[in-house]
Amino acid sequence: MARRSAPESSRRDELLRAAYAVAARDRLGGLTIRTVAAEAGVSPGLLLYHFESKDGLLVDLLDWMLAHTIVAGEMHRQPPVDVPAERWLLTLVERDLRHLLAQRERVELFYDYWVLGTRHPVVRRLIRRALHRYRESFRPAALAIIATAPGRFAHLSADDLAGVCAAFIEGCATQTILDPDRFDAVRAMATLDALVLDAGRGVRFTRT
Amino acid sequence: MARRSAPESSRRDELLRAAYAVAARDRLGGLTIRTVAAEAGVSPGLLLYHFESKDGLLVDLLDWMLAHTIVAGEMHRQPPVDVPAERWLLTLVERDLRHLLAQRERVELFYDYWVLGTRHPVVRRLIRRALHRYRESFRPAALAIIATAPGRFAHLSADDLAGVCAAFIEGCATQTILDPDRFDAVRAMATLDALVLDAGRGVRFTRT
DNA sequence: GTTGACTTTGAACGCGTGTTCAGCGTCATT
DNA sequence: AATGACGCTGAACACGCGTTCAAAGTCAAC
Repeated sequence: MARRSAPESSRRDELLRAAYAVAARDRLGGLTIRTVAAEAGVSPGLLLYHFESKDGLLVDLLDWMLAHTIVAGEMHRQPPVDVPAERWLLTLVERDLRHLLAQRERVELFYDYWVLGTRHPVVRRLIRRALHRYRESFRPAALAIIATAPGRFAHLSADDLAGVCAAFIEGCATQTILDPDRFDAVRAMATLDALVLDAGRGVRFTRT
Repeated sequence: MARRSAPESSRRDELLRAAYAVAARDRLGGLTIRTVAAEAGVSPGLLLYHFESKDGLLVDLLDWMLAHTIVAGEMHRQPPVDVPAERWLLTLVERDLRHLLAQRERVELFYDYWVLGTRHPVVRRLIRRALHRYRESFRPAALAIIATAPGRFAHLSADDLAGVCAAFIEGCATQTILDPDRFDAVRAMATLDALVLDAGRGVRFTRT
């Protein structure tokens, strides 16, 4: 992806890995200069030598996470072969949903940042951009759907359709994290399937 | 927890109102014993006289919010008159979505609690229950849909359908809060409309 | 007027935080 | 050998936090 600083200081990267290890374990609330320093086996001062402040460390960590995470949305997706456009889009949604559910800690961490971003402009900008890129990954399939039935989506764009996909996935993620016993994302996926595909011919995504 | 039933101490309620005022303005990160005391024009010690700890205050505040908020999902909804079941459910979803978007601070505050709940069992239980009640509010309409087309939703329940509605709304809320310029929840609603209603006959919810 | 239980105060304590900084290696260059 | 830039240390500082508590205030009952 986008590496930004030419000489990737190995020390910086090592510290970022330690910071991520702490954040993945104890979330942002447990991430302090001292815990990260301890994780890296290093003195606290060193962290402020390489990052100008804790704030800078947080931003750089988010940046690092966004760069080192294939957000699933970013994988290139092959155009359809024979399947109808709706099925293509639903398949993408399902893949992302599974991907998100498989890395719960990371998702929870992103929500920490999301909340932080509500008050922190730089963090907000980063998350905003990541979410935008995420939505964009649905555009090709969304365009295909709209091309299929132009009248049905009058006044609506592929962006709108992509937004719905992202909303569904995010909403499934929040509910799964909060209440995994009562909310089953896979069944929700199957329900969406049945809702969108006309005259359901059975259910596709019922696998556990 | 604390005593809650007996006589609603007016002082307690006054302090909770002050706490909510602070939280609505500065979120949970800005809510401290001292800021709440200042907001109420009272000494810090008094807060720990009426609430056994800050933790207790946070829990009681959430409890208070959940009790004093008509979560929109909780309004009784009249059964359908003439409209098809899908339209009924979509109308409910739209109403809740508008309701949520209209009180952004409160929603952001709930997300603060949601994140807190990830580490705090009591908070988690409260939010979980609220979300469950929220989902339940969609059940009647969801049942009607399933009754309409039993084959289409084989192996799926009204709970699943309700979960999809909640997921969509929550996802729209998170995206709107993060990026209101790029994500338009009303257009997303219209898109869902077009997606679900077979052979769209035009778009309903395009009003800004 | 005195008592005594309930409210309220606000200074103080302990703790953890982000941050600073004087000093200590280390080591390529001179 | 001397230099000096760089990486790194960890004790120390200031600050804000939740919490405590002795003291003061309030007021109905006696």
